[in-house]
Amino acid sequence: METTENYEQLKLENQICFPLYAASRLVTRLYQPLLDELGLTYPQYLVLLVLWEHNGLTVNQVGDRLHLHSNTLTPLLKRLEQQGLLQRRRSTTDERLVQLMLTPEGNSLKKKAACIPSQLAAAADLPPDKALALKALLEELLQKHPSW
Amino acid sequence: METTENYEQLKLENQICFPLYAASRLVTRLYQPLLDELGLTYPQYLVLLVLWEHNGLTVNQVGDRLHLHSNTLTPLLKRLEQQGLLQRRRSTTDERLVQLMLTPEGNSLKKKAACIPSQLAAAADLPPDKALALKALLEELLQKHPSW
DNA sequence: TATATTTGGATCGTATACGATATAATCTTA
DNA sequence: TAAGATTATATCGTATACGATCCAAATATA
Repeated sequence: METTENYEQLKLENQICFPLYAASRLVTRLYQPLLDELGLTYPQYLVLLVLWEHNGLTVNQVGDRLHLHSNTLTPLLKRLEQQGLLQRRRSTTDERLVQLMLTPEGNSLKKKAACIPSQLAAAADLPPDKALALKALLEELLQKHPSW
Repeated sequence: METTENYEQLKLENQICFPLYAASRLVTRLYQPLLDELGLTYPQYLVLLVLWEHNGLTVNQVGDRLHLHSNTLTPLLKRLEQQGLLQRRRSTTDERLVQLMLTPEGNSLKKKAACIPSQLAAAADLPPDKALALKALLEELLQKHPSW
C-alpha cells in the first residue's frame, strides 16, 4: 500500500533547494545585460572582483575565495588573458604558482563596473532589508560547510 | 581623483549574488552522494520530481516548472531515456509536442528517492525555521520575475 | 485555401562546473 | 641526498546552461 505522506517532501513546491538553484540562475541572467557591456560572463566578473581587490593572487587563492578549482578556473583565466584583461605568470620563487596580474585594461574595467551593483540591485527589485536577510541566511549556510 | 567609496560595492564580501551562486553550487554538491545511488544528477532529479507529480507532461511543461528551455532539456531527457527511466514520444494529436512518460523503472525510483529530502536537510544542517525563511525570500525574488 | 505567423523541439556553439587524473615543482624524511 | 609525499596547476571527459538558429507542425488570416 502506498503511503502518500512519504512523498509530500518530493513535491517541487516543497523543495528548498530548487528555488535556490532557480534564483541563482535568475540572478546570473539579470547580470548578463550589464556584463555584456564589459564583455564578461558572471564567473569572469567574479574573478575580476577578486583581483580588483587583491591583484597578483594565485589561481588557488582566487579559487579559495570563489570556491572554484583549477579545472574550472584555468580555462576561464585563459579567456580573460586572451581578452587582454590579465596576465598569468609563473612565480619565480615557486614555479608551481601562477600569479594573476591585471593589465591596465583589466584594471580600468573597474571604473566601468562601478555602476553594476546598484543597477543589479534595481533589476533584482528585492527590498534592501530582504536582500540583507537573504545574504545573511546564505552566508550562514555556506559557513556550515567550511571544507569548501 | 579616485573616490574609494564608489568601489565598496565591488568588494566580494558586499556581493549578495555571490553567496547565492556559491550556495546553489554547495547544495548541488550536498545532493550528489545521495543522487549517486540513483545514478542521477541534480537537474535530472528535478525533472523526475516534476514527472513523479505529473507524468506525461511535455518538454515545455517541464521546462516551465524548472525554468529551463529545450536546448537544456532535450539532451538531459535523452540521457534519462537512455537510462530507461522515461520515454519521449510525440503526441498523436499535435506532433509538435513530445510527451514524457515515466517507465516502471522511472516510477519505482520514487521510492528510493523518498528519503532524500530529509537526508539533504540533515546534510545542509540549516535550522528548519531558517530554511523556511530562506525559501520564502528566494521565492519572493523569483516571483518578481515571472517572465521566466 | 494559400501564405504568413506562431509554436514546440532540436541543434549548434560557447562557457561554465566538477570528478578524475596527469605533471611538474617543492617539501619531507629516512 | 634520494625516494616518497605533498602541492599547484593543467588536462580530460561528462553534464549542464543558454543565446542563436533551424525545422516541422499547427494556427491565423487575408
